[in-house]
Amino acid sequence: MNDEKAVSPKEGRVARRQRRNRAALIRAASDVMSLKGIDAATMLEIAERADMGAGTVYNYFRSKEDLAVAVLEEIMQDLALRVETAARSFRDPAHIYALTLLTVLDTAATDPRWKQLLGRSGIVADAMYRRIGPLAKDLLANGASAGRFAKGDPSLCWTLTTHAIVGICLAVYRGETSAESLPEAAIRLLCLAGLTPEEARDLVTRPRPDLPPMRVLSEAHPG
Amino acid sequence: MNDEKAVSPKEGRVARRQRRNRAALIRAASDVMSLKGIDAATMLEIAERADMGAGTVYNYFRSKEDLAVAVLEEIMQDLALRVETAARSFRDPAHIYALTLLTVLDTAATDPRWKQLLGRSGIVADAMYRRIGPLAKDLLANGASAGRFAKGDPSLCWTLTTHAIVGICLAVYRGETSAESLPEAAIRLLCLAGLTPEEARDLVTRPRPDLPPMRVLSEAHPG
DNA sequence: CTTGAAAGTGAACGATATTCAAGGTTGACT
DNA sequence: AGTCAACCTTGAATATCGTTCACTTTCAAG
Repeated sequence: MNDEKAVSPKEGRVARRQRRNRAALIRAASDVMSLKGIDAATMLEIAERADMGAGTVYNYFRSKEDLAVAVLEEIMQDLALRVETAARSFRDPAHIYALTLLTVLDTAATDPRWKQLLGRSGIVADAMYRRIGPLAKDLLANGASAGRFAKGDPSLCWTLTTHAIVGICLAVYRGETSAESLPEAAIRLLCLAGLTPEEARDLVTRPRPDLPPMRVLSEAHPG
Repeated sequence: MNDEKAVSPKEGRVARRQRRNRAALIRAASDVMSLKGIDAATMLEIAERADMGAGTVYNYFRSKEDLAVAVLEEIMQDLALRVETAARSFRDPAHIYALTLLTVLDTAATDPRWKQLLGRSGIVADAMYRRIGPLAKDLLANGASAGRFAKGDPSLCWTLTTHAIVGICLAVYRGETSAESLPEAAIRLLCLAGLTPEEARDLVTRPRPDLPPMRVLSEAHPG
């Protein structure tokens, strides 16, 4: 069963089409869902925008919920990658963690896709937990060893943090809170991680490096 | 337009029936929704359990979502009242706030109704924000004046906190986190409010007074 | 007792996530 | 090249609710 020659230097046409279809679906879903909201988006519209039959979607995702999760995970993954890249030159885990919080908060309040997506706050927080979690938990653990953060369960801390982030972003989009207060939110979340308010404020007010551009998912002008 | 005699010492039979109907609906919805989850609960089942026609529900609530909100607000209101009562003898706002956090966390992890309800984490956090918020924000503001908490926007702090609470409770119900870690969650949320970890740990480990019994909403054995 | 307005009813409607039977496509194997 | 089983794609059909509405019942004021 071990072919010497061509195990899969070229994956077959099918595999390639599947990869393209899956990507097209996620992009289509991202477009429609961030325009109308996850619930209001219909599978038919998504399928048509991805140029495939309605039933085909179910070869790629078990349900509409699954598709939404995939969209969110894509967004979060991209964000995690960009933050990691931007922070590559920093040494202090707490500093990088602060940068991560600020970036997520800013992006959420800026990227128009988030507005509608946040309607399903549970899914958003989950995706954030899973895709940004590895980076965040790592920083929390290292920061704790370095005496910067309080000791304690990084998973617990990150669970609290993701949901809190989603909550404050929701409040901003609803106009219950101004975007000006996002830095204060970051400070409080750093305190939650075990920093003193002074340390937290210091980290939050430092200049921030530019983020690499986001991997474009949604087409600017369809058609 | 001022009737001397009987403005409404006895509200009419209609008004009384409406009050009963509304309560019956909320109880029925609470039962069904906390058994099957908000989404899986059907309006028909709720209406039947409240012993009324399907259409009648819409005389009381504009939509299923509205009904769910009413259920959650009822639960949160009761919780706020019970905490407020139990804490009546305490003086330190930070102490009462700690008690509030612990109580909400414990209740959420104990009361079986929460399990399914948490599926709609956004609505739960909203209801908690609105019904427990007045108490919590008051404590935060007083505690800040007393030098116990950090200065800052209590609304912001409470928004972060409600969503974080919901998040950690979800994690507990999913088995991603043990209920043992709820006190640590409380400590971290107190740090978020501006306490030092030492102060927070002290408050969390103090003995807690008994809560008054919860106002029974769901009938133990229907039929 | 009459009566008009408000409350109650449940069958019918519309929307839509999901399924499925039928018909293509692919590529390994002769 | 030809065959074929496995897998993909399709879009019409299905099942399931949330919500509406034309109609009936109830109530209390006159």
